[in-house]
Formats: sequence, C-alpha cells, structure tokens
Amino acid sequence: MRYEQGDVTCSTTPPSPRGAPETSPGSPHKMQSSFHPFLLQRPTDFSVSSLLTANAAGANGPTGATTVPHPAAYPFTLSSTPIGCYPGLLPKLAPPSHPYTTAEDVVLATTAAAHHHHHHPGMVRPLRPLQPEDDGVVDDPKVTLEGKDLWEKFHKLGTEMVITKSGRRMFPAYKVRVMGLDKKAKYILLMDIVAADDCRYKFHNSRWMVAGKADPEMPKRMYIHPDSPSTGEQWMQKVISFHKLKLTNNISDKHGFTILNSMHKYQPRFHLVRANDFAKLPYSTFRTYVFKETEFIAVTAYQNEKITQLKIDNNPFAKGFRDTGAGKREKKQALLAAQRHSSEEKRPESIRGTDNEDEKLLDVVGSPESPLHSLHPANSITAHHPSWFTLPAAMAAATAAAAAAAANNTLVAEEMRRRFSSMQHPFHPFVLPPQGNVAQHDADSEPDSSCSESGPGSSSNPGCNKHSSPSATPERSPSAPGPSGQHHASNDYPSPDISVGPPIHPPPNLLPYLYSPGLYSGATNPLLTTSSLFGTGASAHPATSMNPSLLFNAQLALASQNPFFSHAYHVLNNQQQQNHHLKAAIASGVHRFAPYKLPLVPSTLTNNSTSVGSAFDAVLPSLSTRGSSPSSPNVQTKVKSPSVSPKSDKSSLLSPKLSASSSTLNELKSMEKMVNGLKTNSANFSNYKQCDENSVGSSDVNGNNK
DNA sequence: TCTCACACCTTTGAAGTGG
DNA sequence: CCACTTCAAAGGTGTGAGA
Repeated sequence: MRYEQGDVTCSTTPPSPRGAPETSPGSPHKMQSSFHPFLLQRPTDFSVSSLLTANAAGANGPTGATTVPHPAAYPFTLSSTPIGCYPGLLPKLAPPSHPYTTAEDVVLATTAAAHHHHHHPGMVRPLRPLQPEDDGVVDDPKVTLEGKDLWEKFHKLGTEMVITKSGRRMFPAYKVRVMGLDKKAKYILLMDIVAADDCRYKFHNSRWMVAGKADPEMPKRMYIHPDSPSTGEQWMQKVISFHKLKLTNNISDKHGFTILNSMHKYQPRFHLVRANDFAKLPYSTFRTYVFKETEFIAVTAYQNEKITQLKIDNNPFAKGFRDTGAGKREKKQALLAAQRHSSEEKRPESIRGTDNEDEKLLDVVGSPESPLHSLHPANSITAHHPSWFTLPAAMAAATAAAAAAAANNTLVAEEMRRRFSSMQHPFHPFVLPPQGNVAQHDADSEPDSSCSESGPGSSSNPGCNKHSSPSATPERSPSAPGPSGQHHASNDYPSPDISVGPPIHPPPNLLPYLYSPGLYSGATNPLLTTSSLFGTGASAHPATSMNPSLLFNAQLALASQNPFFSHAYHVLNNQQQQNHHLKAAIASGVHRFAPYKLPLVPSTLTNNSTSVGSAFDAVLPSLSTRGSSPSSPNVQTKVKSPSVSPKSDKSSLLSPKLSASSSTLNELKSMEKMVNGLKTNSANFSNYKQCDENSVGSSDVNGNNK
C-alpha cells in the first residue's frame, strides 16, 4: 500500500454522530455495536412448523445445538413462545405494492397479530427476547470479498455509486464468501452502508476533494440478505450477494432502500450474526466485516469518466454503451479519439504529456509522497457502529406469518412467507448514540484469520473526520505489506476489517411507544431519522403522520436509549458472566456487554491491516493534521493499552476518562432528551415485562426448518 | 447538482413446444 | 411430466438535455 506509518494521524475528533468504527487487534475491527430489537422472523425457506416455533428455535437451536435458556440473564423476558407476546394472525396478506417491505407492513402485521390473539392492541410489541448464542456453537467465520479485483479497480479510481430517486443498485455488487461457519447453526447475514467520514466531496480537476462538512446524515437502514436465516452450510455453499440492495437519495423513500447523501463517502459493511431467527437478532453478537475497497462516493451523476468507463466495461446492463456497441458513447468516444489524435499531431511533445495529467492526478492520490496521504485517519478509532438497526417490515410480517402458522392458519403463513421471500428487507432508521454501541473490547476475541486485513481508508482532516474506517490501525507502508502479505496472503482475498458487535437488551416497551401518539406529534416529516432524534436532523419534531414503520424504528432507537435498559443490560451482563456458555463465547471472541454502559474497555489495536490504494486517498484537504495531530504512536502501532489514543473517537467511547469530550457530551444530551421523551411512556414497560414473564417457558420446539 | 426521458441491454418468468 | 426454447415484460444501465 501506499500508506506510511508516519502519515497516519489520529483524529482528535470526538465520536461523530455518525459513529465510528471501533477497532481491535489484528485487523479485525471489533466494534461493539448495539443493535436494536425488532423481532420478526423471516420465514423464507422455512417450514410452517419452523415458523410456529421460531422462538422456540431460539431456545433450542434448529440444529439440535443445545441452547439452554438462561432466564436469569434476561431480567425482562424469557418466554420461549413466539406467540406468547407476539401473537396473532397476519394482517396483510395482499402482496405489497412494491417489492420492498415497509415498516408500515410490520406495524400492521404486528397490530393484526395482536388483535388476533386478543392482546391489548397497544401492547403490540416484538417477540420476547430470546436467548442468544448460548448454544455452545463455536465457529470461526472467514469472510472474503467476491470480485475483489474489480472492487480494487474501482477503488483505485475512486469508486462512485449512482444514487437515484427510484433507487439504484450498486456496481460492483457487494458479494462475499463466507467460510468457517458452523454447518448446522443458523446465521443471519446483513449489510449496511455507513458514512465514511464527516465530509462532503466535490470532483475537481479530476480528483475528489473535500468540499466541506457533511450534510446531515440520512436515515440508516440495514439490509438483510433474503436467504436469512440459513445454516452455515448453506451460506458457505454459495456466494452471498447483496446485489438487490438499492441506493437512493430520496429521504422520503418508502421502499426500504438505503438512503445516502450525494457527494458523500460511504463504507458498506457486512454483518454476520449467528441467530436462529430474527427475533434473536437484536440480542446476538454481530460480526462486522469491512472491506475497505468497497468504499465509495455517492453521486447522482458520474463525475469521473474512468469510473463510468469501468462500469460500462463490467456491468452487463451497460453493454449498450460499450465501444463495441452502437450507443452514443461509441460515437462520442470516436469523436474524442479523433479530436485527440488531431490535436496531438499539432502539439509538441512536452505538451502532449497532458493527456496523462488526469492519470497523474488520479494516481497520485495513492502516492505515499502525496501530502494528502498523511491525512489518513486510520487511527481515528472513532466508534463506528451500526448505530441503527431498523425493523424490517418483512420480518414483522414474517413473525406474523409464524403467528398465523401457530394459529393453524397455514394459508396465511404461506402467503406471508411467499410475500416476503423475495423482497428486500428494509430496515428503518434510528440511530443510537455512539456510546451505546461501544462497549467492551477484547483484543483476542476475534480470530485474526478472518479479519487480518483491510486497511484504513482515507484520511482525516480538520472538519472532516474519518470514522467509518473500522481500522484503528496505522497505514501500512507501500512497501511493507501486512502480515498476510499483499492483500491476499492467507486467503485469496484479504480479510476484511471485522468487529464484533454486542447484543443489546431489548427495550421491553418498544411497541407501546410506537403507539404513543404524544411522543411524535407536531411534525410533518415522515421520516424520523436518527439525525432528528439526535438533533442533527432537519426535523426536530416527529410527525404524527410519520410512517408507522419509521416511527417504529425511531421508537426502537429511543427505547434503546432508556437508562433503564442500560441498567438491565448491565445486570444481564454480570449475570452472563456466570454462564459457562457465555464464557465459552467470550473465549471464542464473542462478547456480550451492556451496549450503553460506560466505561468501556478499549480494544487492542494492531497494525496488520492493508489498504487498497484508492483515489480517495487524495480527497483530503490540504490541511494535514499530521503534524499537530495528537495521533498516538500507540495507535499507530500495535497497541494493547486501554488508553489507546487520547484523540481517538473510539477511545473516548471506550474510556470513561475520555467520555468528557464535547461530542460525547452532546450525545449524552441527545440521549437525555430522548430519555425524557421516553419517561412518559415508561409505564408501558411494566406491562411488557409482565407479558413476557407470563410467556416464559411456554415453548419448546425446534428449528427443523427447510 | 440533480432529475428526467431515452435507447440499449440483461434478466426474469410465463407460454409454448417436443420428447 | 419434464426439459428446453421462445417471447415479452420488467427492470438495470449510462446519456444528455434541461432545470
């Protein structure tokens, strides 16, 4: 790579609202991510019986894995009956008007389900928390990026992804191959796209440059692979493609597409979660993998002609624009070629080199000599986390399908399964404060083998902090490939940055919140974005007309911020320490922790990541923070100290001593606001708890699916 | 910077055909 | 009944004009 250690700087920027990746030793970037509860099942490829016992499966793995529920670990609920607190028949059977489920579907489904079981409508809520991962399953996931070569080609030029109002697919498609899974255990695979930094970019003089502070972040949505959940064996048999994920710049999008800001840099992430069903998702450990080469800048129209050409050359849908085709481009290129030819004949040799000017501009970006290079904030361990975890309507409907199945309504169940088997699973936005996502860290928790690479991406600069780069590791010298060699040492592909996210305790009264009219009144913004929730959005007041699904997610976010839950999680955490299963999990690198608990244990940082040279390296502002940067040498090299870097966003999250950063304070304030808003609904919690308790031990079954 | 209509292309699935 | 082919519709592309 072209990064020099000395060029690496640590961002002093406090945890960005957008979150930042937490890194851990050995390339894997373990970030304690908090995810929020939403409890739906996706029945795809699952038998009705499995649907009936979805939750039960959570207790007793479908594979026969012995998963002993530990009620003590879950102070709130532990029913094994999916129907217990999430009863019902399906509400909507008619196919959605669009291939993407909306949260509205979820709400409707859950509402109907509740009605069907004569539960208090207002008490509609997700399935009770399930016992996650105490299954004794030991796996060692290794994830490789498919089409890495192509991704690198784009990355070197500065990948651009077109976003449109109607939604646009990514190209190259995000595909991964997973190995090392437990063959019989079930996994849920997801991906999301997070802001790579706090910058807005512009394409000037054939290169990307920082053009200021980023616009308010768009609502976050997570995409669940349609085949989820499937067994490890099934996942390992094929290439896992997320090609159906669509990008949009339409903030009002109701399809569940991933909403991005144009001219902003993003980093796709892959999440691997071992869970039998969606209901367990929020409480399961997320293994997050980040492939630096998949970083891109969202655009409404291509800026770099080379990117355009690369797309045309490789995307079958764009064949019509290839040179061999008869498209307009051919004519244009022919014309350009002719012009170039004629002009070259007239120009002296010294000037003719100008043709390569663009090349240089682009190529230089990755040059170690470039001053811009020094800005790379690989060490900017800003706590990057999936700070959002939205509830896919598909999952809600799926859960409803399970409920329907439970009610012997096979037709309904089948319908629901059919309906959601082929759609994208949109999640709706809501974001948690960084604190909530960063908890403990275990340097040895993640196998290096699966996450040995993936280098830091771009750089940081004043007013523009790189944070999505999960890498807390220093840049690798161009001449000094990482431990695993040039990109592909142990594997054909470099391992991604990986992080292990924590499960969080479920806010028991999520749905009750959802139906609290007073909570979201007065606004007209249909989207209650996380931004708005945290005061960074345009809308400070949720709308009464808000899409129920979005509202739901917002509720989840809010609920998750409730100190009460944090405390519960803390208790849970302690209790779990007693559990030998948990210990085993910890030993294997999987940790649970209280998502919102501070202080946090910093992770060990290692410098074994590699980075794919990218044009993005040049998008940094001329003002380098290198010299003055508090960048800690400890961060630049392998670090196993909790003190990490004082300027690290991540460190600020991990260490109580650093929690006093301004940004952290702001986030705390935001949390306080949300909590205040939740107080009015806190009474609902007791109801929820009671319900869960009533349903404890009411189920069994297995996950004989498929 | 963004949106839109457009031509060109692939993908998908239903319908048709033959063994 | 199955496998294969054909066909049309749906939908994924980048383009370029216009806002």
